[in-house]
Amino acid sequence: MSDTHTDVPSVLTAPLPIPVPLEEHRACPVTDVLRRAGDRWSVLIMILLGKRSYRFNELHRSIEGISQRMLTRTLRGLERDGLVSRTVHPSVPPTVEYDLTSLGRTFLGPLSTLADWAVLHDPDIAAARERHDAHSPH
Amino acid sequence: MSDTHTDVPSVLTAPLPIPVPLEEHRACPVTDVLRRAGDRWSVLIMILLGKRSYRFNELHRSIEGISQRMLTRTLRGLERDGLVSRTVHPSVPPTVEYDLTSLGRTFLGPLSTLADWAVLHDPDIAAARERHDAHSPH
DNA sequence: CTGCATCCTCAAAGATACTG
DNA sequence: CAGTATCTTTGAGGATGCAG
Repeated sequence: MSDTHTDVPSVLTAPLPIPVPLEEHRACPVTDVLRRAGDRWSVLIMILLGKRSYRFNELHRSIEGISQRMLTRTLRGLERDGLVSRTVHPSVPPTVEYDLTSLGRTFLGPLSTLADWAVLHDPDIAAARERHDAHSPH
Repeated sequence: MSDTHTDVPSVLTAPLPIPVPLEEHRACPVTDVLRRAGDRWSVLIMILLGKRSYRFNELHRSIEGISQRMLTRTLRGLERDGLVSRTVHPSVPPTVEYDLTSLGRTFLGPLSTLADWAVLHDPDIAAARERHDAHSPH
């Protein structure tokens, strides 16, 4: 009923210097996080690790279509950003356990908000695309 | 105080078929939205259009470093997804007005949630990166 | 003023094979 | 088991020129 005027105080509503300077959006924390979440595997991996911890090959088997290389690279990226922890158990053969860090777990909330929006409005987006593609000369 | 157990019912907490099938994440609405928001210009443009409507060259002047090509492409993408509207005023020379659609405005909420998280935890991420890069053999 | 067409560069992503 | 190394492909993004 009252969604004609959503007044959410946020960094997004803060005033911006116009023109927006290059450095303002070249190294923007928001874009930074969105680019990580926007890659092909990070979110899926974080969803799995949100349920329990996984070993490397266990993740590999759990995600159809991911290559070893991309799994490694994505895990390294998430680990570098402090979202995922990597624990080596010195056994023979070695086993490596991946988990969400506490920082990683705090990310699941905002991510859920966005994910729910995406699923809820997916039909709208699909419809808009069909309309647009129908009118475009292709 | 009570953030040790965040129980948010969401699509992210729903059970997943393991292994996650290819089609499940190849055309996933969530990834889809994240990839759009994760590109270099979409969010910035939506933030500007969230404040008021803009004409093409006005946007071009307002965002330092964006090329005409990328501005056009990004606007087309947002328009195709139904997030931004494009209105041509048949004057001489023609002026084109860009606005957020109502769908686009509903997106600002979830986006803000994520943006606020990003800004809040930016120091944590930066610290994690420094730690990681220091220990990595480069 | 508002674009589209063309050409170019570069990094992300994928395929495949090999290793401690 | 848990990766690394190498090669190839794809697409995002940028520079420039032309057009309605």
